[in-house]
Amino acid sequence: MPAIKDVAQRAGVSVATVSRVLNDHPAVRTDTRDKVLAAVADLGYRPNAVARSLRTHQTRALGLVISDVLNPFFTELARSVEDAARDRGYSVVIGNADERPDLQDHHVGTLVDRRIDGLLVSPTDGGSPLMLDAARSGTPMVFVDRWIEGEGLDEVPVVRTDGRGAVRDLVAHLHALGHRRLAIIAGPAATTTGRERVDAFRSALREFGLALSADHIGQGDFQADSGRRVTARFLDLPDPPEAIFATDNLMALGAMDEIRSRGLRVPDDVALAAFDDIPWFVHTDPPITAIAQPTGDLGHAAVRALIDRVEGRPAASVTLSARLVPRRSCGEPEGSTP
Amino acid sequence: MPAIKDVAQRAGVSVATVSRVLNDHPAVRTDTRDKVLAAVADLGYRPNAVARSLRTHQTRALGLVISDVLNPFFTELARSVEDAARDRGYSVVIGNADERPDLQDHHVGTLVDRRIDGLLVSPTDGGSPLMLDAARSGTPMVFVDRWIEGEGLDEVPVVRTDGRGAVRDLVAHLHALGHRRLAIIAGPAATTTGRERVDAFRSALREFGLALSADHIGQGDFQADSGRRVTARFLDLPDPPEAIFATDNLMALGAMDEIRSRGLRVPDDVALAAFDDIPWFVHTDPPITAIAQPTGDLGHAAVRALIDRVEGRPAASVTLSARLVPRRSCGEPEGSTP
DNA sequence: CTGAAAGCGCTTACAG
DNA sequence: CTGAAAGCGCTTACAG
Repeated sequence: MPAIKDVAQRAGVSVATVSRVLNDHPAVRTDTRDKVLAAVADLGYRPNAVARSLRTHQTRALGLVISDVLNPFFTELARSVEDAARDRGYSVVIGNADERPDLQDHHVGTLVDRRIDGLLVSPTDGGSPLMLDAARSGTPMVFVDRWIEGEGLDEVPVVRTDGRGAVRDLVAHLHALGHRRLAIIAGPAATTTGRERVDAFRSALREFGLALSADHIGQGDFQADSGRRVTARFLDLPDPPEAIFATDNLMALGAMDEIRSRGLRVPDDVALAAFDDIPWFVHTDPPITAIAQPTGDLGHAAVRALIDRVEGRPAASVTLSARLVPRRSCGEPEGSTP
Repeated sequence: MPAIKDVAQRAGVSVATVSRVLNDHPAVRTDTRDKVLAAVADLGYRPNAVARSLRTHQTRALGLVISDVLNPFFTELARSVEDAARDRGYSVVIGNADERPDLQDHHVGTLVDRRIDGLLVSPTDGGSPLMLDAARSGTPMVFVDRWIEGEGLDEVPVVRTDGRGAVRDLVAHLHALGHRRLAIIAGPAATTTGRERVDAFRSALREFGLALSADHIGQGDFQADSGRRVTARFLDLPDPPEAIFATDNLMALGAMDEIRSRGLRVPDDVALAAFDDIPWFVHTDPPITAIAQPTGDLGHAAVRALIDRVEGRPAASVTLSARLVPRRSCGEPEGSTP
């Protein structure tokens, strides 16, 4: 692999000059620029980004630590983040925490070691040591989707979706369809989204004069297996819930698995709704009522905020909102008179 | 962010010594090692991987260029690749080509510029210039899932799934259920998997004495929209097919969208099968018959082969096989007597 | 067992 | 407009 000195030699100039033409420095004579460019092309030279980074103290790379790549919500988020970053000349390095705090810390560590210019995190837990260090030591950072609070974290912008309104709409929808015994498959209490969705659900129930009994709150971890397990517990109850709200799409998948394995039917035996909408929800049996986040906007806003920080501009938090997409999994939609 | 000289200073030793303890060099006295480690801990020092890479000519990072992150098959592949790489002390940088040759080339370019130790590629097209350069200039490379042929590419191992047997099983299954007019939504002819699946389908049809008429081959691009479009064409035919085989899961999604929008039913009006199995296929209406790849094994084998090349060992190609998972989307399974 | 020094491949003041 | 030189933060022969 040719280095800059090979180009310099072939073009008959110094490496400084080669560097200048590569970096579009204005003070280069046209003919020497042409000579250099010809040499670059001849050799198929590509600047070594590692060396450049060491010298300039910037990598033009952003780190993204997400909770679970296999969750379509995060895949879509990752994709929109990459698109937005690329548009602005940055590449992104993804770390998949798989909902495990230790893995999250591992990725934050390697990302920081590789000196990414900024870090986008959707924290799995209450805050792993390396992440706190990174934030405090001044690594530009932005939280997406989920966030954590703590000393030295006040400056970290949060780009997220507020799901409260949509959850309230969901409860109203369930109530209108006659459901009274409602249950929720919660995400980890260590995550903000985990807590928010339960809180919002509980408040909405209260608003409708309903109570959320302790055995109608199941503790999940945002992964399919936990959805299965919690649903099994619900269905074994003497008075099983009439409707189950899975607070993410993977737990909804687990819930469907469990319901189906018992030969029960949605919504006749149990209604089901999910947080996060995915294309397949249109084609499931029955189509699943879901709360949709503006995922693309979320990714773009997060990248914008992070790059603002990286480039020394102030960045503000952004809160978008989710919306209810009613389908048939909770019963016949209001509009349809039989 | 502290550098190695800060650690040296605090520990009262030279940077060489610090470097030695960091790299587990045996020739270091225990007490000086302890002093250094204490200084490292005090300062929260983390070695700069950029500097280390420049010096050692290795990044301990692998590049993975996949065709489409939003395709669950590739997401799962990426995940297994990352797991396998991490187990062996490598991290992986993913580039999403989004089935676009230009984007693929962009990612190969940045990855090579960042001097990843090896490249895993699932090529989108017939071979973009930068990828050919990389292979020829000796960047360790392995093709996963899809591959390309060309000058200088003979040395590149291919880790893939042979779907021919499973496609033949699918055709047998469709034939047994009485379907005769079979159609296929093909992937891009520039991809090996695109061609293989059509070839295998055609051969199997021949084996059963069936012909594949030209208007029963629809050209897709492995994305949902094309599945929709091709299915629309099929259904507009004077003699629409009795069964449609979508050669990936996203095109199957598009096909379902189109079928549903016309108020038609699967499998009564059209049978449907897909290449690549995903968890949601169990819950669609009806559950979808699919061809499942051993995705995890594929990722692991690919990483093993690539790291072998990176570390100077010989690496061989690996071919795994896919299997048919019959569900209800093609008609009642053989076993069930009404 | 430890240190001084060279060098990885760039960029960028500083001179001219 | 161009070049010589320093330096980014490491690692690793080479001496001792």
